[in-house]
Amino acid sequence: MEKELMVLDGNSIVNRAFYGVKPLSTREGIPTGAVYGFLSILRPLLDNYKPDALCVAFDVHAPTFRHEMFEAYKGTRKGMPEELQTQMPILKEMLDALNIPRFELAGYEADDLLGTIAEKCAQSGWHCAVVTGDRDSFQLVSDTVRVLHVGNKETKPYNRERIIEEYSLTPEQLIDLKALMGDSSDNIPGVPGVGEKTASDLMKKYSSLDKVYENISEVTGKLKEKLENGKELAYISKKLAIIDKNVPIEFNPEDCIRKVANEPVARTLFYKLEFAKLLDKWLTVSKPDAGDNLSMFEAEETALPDGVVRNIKEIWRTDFQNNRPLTPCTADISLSAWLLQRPETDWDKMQEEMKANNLLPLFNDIEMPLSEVLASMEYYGIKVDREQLRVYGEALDVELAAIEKAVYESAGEKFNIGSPKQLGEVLFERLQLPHGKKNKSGWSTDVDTLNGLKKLHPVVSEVLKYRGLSKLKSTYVDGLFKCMDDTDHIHSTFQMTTTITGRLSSTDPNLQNIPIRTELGGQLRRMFVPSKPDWVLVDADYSQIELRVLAFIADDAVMKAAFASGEDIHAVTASQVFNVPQNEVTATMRRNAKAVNFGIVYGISAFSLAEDLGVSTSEAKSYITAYLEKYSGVRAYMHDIVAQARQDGYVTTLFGRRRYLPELASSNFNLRSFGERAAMNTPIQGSAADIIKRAMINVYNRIKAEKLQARLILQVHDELIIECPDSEKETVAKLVSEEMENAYPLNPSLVSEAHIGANWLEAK
DNA sequence: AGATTCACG
DNA sequence: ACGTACGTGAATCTA
Repeated sequence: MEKELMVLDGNSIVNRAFYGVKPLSTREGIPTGAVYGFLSILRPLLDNYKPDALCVAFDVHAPTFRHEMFEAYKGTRKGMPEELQTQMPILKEMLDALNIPRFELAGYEADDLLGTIAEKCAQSGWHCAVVTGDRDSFQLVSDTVRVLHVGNKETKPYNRERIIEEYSLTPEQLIDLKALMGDSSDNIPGVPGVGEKTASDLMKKYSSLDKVYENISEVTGKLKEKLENGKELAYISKKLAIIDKNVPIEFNPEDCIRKVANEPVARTLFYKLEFAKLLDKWLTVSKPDAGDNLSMFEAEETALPDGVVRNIKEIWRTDFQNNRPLTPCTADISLSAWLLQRPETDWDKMQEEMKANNLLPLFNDIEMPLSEVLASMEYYGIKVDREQLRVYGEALDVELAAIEKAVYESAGEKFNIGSPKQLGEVLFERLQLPHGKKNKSGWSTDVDTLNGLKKLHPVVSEVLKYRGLSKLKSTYVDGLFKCMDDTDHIHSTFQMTTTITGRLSSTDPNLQNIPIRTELGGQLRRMFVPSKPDWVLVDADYSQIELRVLAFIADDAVMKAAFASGEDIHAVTASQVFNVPQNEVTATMRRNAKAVNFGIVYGISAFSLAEDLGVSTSEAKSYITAYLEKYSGVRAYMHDIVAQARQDGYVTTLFGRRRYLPELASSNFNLRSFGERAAMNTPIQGSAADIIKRAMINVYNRIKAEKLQARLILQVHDELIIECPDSEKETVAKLVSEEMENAYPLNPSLVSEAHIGANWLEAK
């Protein structure tokens, strides 16, 4: 086996690191995020690829030979932000301490160093792995050189075959491709008017830049003109695009064979930067001596009892993973900062401020305990039936191919259906269909617009079908596959600090927007199954929680009575608004009343309600007026809450969560109106979020107290999903409904209903 | 990187 | 007279 040297494109990786991680700094305020991110990217690379040798190449800020050749080269590139610039010397110090050799040379770019290093490796009989975040280095790939491309989510290895698979071109051909298409980020001009698609087609057909021009007589029309005019630029571009493999440096891969770190120096630096968590992963001796200052560890996310901790949920999740007791912790600075809606600072300060703002109960009784609940939910994850999902995805593909064909036939030409721009051209120019709304880039082609055009041309329905199916395939089928682990589980991350109303959000993947509204989309929920045989899913959701919260905080007697009657709330509303007895409410009346109910919660306008219902603005206005006549408590609430918000500058939820509303003071009408709607909506949406969070904590604790095997695995705003052994299902269904209903003594009371099933769809 | 579109509550 | 409902996240195209 040949030995392999790993060389990092230092600037590219540090950039990824800087923009990829949250800004981090020591307690003294030295920014460290980029260095932290760099080490976090490098560690798994070393563990996964186990290179025999390692080094890093850096750009040096000086004009390169490319600038001399072409003035505009890299003209569009902005300099490094100061926050990053100050970290470069620290990063280099860190590399030196870790005994990782680094190379830099004025007048050459990192790419050229990478090329030269790769070349020298080849000459010495070594393999080389080039680690970079941009795709410029793909031309270096050969039988002995591979590129590890660091993306936002994963690092992908590219060998020759992979390049050919992705580009249908060899690594060498990528140079000519770039010569034709140019590269806006490097200001390589390319042939004006030739983009990626055309350049790629030309390369596939003629195989090289020279051949394109040799056979220029075969090319016709505008393209020929563009190529002829752009010939000189194409050849200049080629020279700019070629990576120099003969940079004058002394380099021998043997000199980069991995060495252990300079332990004392590195350790001091880790302490200085407060990288407590990384210490373990980089140095062999990690226990601090008795004389060490333990407080150095506090700023970072390490698990010390009650230190100032950031993102305790992550620590607890790893505690669950490692099957060890949870790290003691009673405070988390990221949560405090979020509740206070300002940047993280000294902890003690935030504690005091939370106290002053009456946020401590929210913090201590809801957010902190919830961190543990979410950590466990993330740890367990939810199981997906891989085989069923595959079959479903294949069916979508078959259908998509057929629809694609139908669209082309019906439209009379091939085009990219996924491109709103091209679709707009086909519909509104070639087919002369009437256009509706405009957006920033042209005429809108969204569902509402297309629905209006369905009757005018058969292609429209086909396009709508195509859109629907490709969404299911790419976002859900492909998206879920990407997130499945080797036991077919998906572990979403529940973000605690991203929303302004207090809701959770879910990422990587988002499990809070799995389709349900269409039949076909809803089938996806069949793929979500219990993790063990003889287990079931229990799904419980609140009935109309937001309207109930509204009735409560507005203290509206009529709406409370409506809920108390146990009747269908939308039907009751219809009877109120349209002034008919309940048994005379028609389906249309109910539908309209339902839309008004929703609209009220959002801070309604007659115009939008009209849009939604397809009635005139004046008709919509009459609904709203009638509604507010009947529900006079709601009317008073909407008025008072805006006045209060204007006075205080913020609104609060049931549990004192705040949203500041500077928009209310704006002189801009739109912004101010937005502020008013937010003032009306936030206490409703936010209080509902507070309530279900309490329910989650109580469900979690009761499951523990009753020693059940059941576990909470998902939350979708007004819905909780639990998995449990079949033998526990009745107990769990009762438990979860009870805890949801008792989470807060609301009037009208909270109602939750639980269902049991073999998958998510059945349990709904 | 920003815009567009669309999935959910 | 203004411009048009609250809160999210992901994939894709365009520049």
